[in-house]
Amino acid sequence: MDELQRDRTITIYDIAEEAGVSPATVSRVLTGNAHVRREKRERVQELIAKYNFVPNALAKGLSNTTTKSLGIVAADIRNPFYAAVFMACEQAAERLGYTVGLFNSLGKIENEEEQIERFRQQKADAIILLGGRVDDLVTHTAFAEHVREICRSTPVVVTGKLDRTPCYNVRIDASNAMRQLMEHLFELGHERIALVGGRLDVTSTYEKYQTYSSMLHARGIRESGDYVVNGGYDYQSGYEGMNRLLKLKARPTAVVAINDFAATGILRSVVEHGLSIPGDISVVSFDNTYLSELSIPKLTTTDYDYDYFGRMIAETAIAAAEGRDPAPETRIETTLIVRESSGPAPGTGGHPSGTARKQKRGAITGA
Amino acid sequence: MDELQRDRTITIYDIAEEAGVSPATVSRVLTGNAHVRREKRERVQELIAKYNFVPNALAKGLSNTTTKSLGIVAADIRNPFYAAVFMACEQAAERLGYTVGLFNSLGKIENEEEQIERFRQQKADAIILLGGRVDDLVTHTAFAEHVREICRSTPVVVTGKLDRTPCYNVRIDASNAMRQLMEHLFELGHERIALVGGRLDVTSTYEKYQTYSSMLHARGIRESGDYVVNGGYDYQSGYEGMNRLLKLKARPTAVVAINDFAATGILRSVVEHGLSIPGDISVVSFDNTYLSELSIPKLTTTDYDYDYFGRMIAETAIAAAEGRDPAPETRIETTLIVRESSGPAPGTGGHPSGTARKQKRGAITGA
DNA sequence: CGTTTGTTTGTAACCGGTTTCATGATATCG
DNA sequence: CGATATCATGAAACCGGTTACAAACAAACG
Repeated sequence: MDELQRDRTITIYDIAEEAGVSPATVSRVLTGNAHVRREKRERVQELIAKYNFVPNALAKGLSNTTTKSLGIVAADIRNPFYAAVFMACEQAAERLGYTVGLFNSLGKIENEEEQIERFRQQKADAIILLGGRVDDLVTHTAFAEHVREICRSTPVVVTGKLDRTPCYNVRIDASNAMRQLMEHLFELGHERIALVGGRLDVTSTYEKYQTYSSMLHARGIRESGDYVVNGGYDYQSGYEGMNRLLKLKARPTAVVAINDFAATGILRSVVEHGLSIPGDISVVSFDNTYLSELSIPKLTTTDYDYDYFGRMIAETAIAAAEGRDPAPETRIETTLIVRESSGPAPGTGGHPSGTARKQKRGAITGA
Repeated sequence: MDELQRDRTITIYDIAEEAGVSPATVSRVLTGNAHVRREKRERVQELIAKYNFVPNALAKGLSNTTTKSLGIVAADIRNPFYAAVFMACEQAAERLGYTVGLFNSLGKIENEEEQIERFRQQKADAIILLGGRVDDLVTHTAFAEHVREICRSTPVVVTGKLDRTPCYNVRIDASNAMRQLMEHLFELGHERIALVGGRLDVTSTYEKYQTYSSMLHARGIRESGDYVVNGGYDYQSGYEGMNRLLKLKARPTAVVAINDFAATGILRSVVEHGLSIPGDISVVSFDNTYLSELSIPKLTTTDYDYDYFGRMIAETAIAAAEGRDPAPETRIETTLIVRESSGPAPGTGGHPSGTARKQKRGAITGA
């Protein structure tokens, strides 16, 4: 780093002076929303190119009321689900001429509040909350209060459900996703179906559980408390949850994982117990992140059209920011993707049962 | 959304008026870098709390020369490697009082340039390029030229190698990482070692290849062109590359994947060929993303201390932004993490060879 | 040719902070 | 007690854009 000397920033005043026009005229050329005599316009444009001039977005934002930027607070961008949503969201925003700021809250509520505050200072035109505390059913009163406060100055879009706040809402139809998985399992003859991972105080998880429960009932299957193993949303939760399930006398023949992460933990547990998937146990999950393609066997899971999801979030935020009046609630449809991790329940149909049955390519077996 | 009515933004002038002081005094209270009589200070602070006032960061940035923000352009945040680096980087920046903006270039050079331009407009105090085109050995002349241009106004930190530009550089010691993997494989008795994935025009990949090559030579092992299968950095590349390798008469006993993603593709290919890992083939890779813990078997890989990595990037950027003069180049050390995917070369040592040997828990076998 | 309409342009105010400068009030010191 | 240093504060300029307003000018019309 020899010459740390940075260039002096150049402004419309510099351009104006050299072009022999007023700053207002340069501004008119930049925004393009007023007439400027062709000759002058071209002179200005030449100078802009010559000096590689870029208008100062701060000044612009200060003068206009809008910054064309969105603030996004994500729970954890390392989670491929959020990464995919964020990405789609960012790309959509970008197409609409908006930039995004990102902050990872790591699920800590102080972080979320602090960062929301930051975005407010930065005059983000809207704020987007991806997962995190907004998802809590029993919303911290203080947090909801804070969000409500923010809403008074800036539109807020959440992917969870934040009751009693004027937030816009774009979310997965979790209930329907669960329905699809359950129907799939029913068709394969499963009745002993477990649910692994997730906390019931998170809205989407609660919705999933509700549907799980009611569908079992509708089929006349007794719901066993042992089969619902709550926990977190990570590998470890899946792994430990499944270990617990495999200690049961009547172990389940199918497991619904709360997400792909948990599913991979479940896979691990099953393999370590010397069982086969889907020969002995079927595993299905939510989200269709790339984990479901990478794991062995590939996971049966529910997909969401992330591009659409992200686009709806961004468009809702931007519409609200621009004073148009977007739908307060948008539900994202889900699609069942059947891969290798689900198969007929052992002992049903014409298949040789259990580990002995012919395996699909890529099915895995314990040692 | 009943009452879309947003609050009027309140300013230091409002505060000043109600407190019966001048705006300058309010500003002094805010910045805290000048004396204000205690009585007035408290009055102002009360009002700030009362109105939930936050200073407008745009005005602040316009007035100061700094915005306390960093612009980060990542190749693809969905890649867990970048996600981890970004995250660490963001957290470190946050601790130092900086915010980050993020943009995914998807490796497209136009996107990168456009976004860099955006950050320049937004007066980001520094710009960080994570992967992407900066990694190209044969740097596009036009792109380098553009970056050089940016450097004239804003510090730029890159994780690749961008020759002939005044960029700061923080990167993995790829060469050493490869050395560790190779030594590990040598110790296990492997000689027929393949390299799968990656493009040689990417600096880090080139460095890895160089080390691979020279270490084989040093051991007196003839390097076979068949064993170097370049491609991309994803699952597919690993899968296809491995399929190709398994068609060889003398197939390798160990494979070095260019990253964890590629490794999972390799795993898949091996399993589909009915071979066992590490019984028949050892697989090792780079990055130690969570994929290496999730996959079955768990991957032997090289770790980087992401927190440190991210911190160095952020600190370098911020130091440069603040006119201190950080080291122009920082290398991140690597650590070998041995897990389940690597084992003794078949036919060596006292182990029963090949698929017949006793397998570790969690080792996988094809059908 | 006077009037009307429409185009061009510059001046100046404004967005919301920070900071220099000048001034007045206090405190410290020989 | 007067001189000097320190504290406290407001007025005003500045950061770099946008835009309302007014004025100058040209073209079109009857």
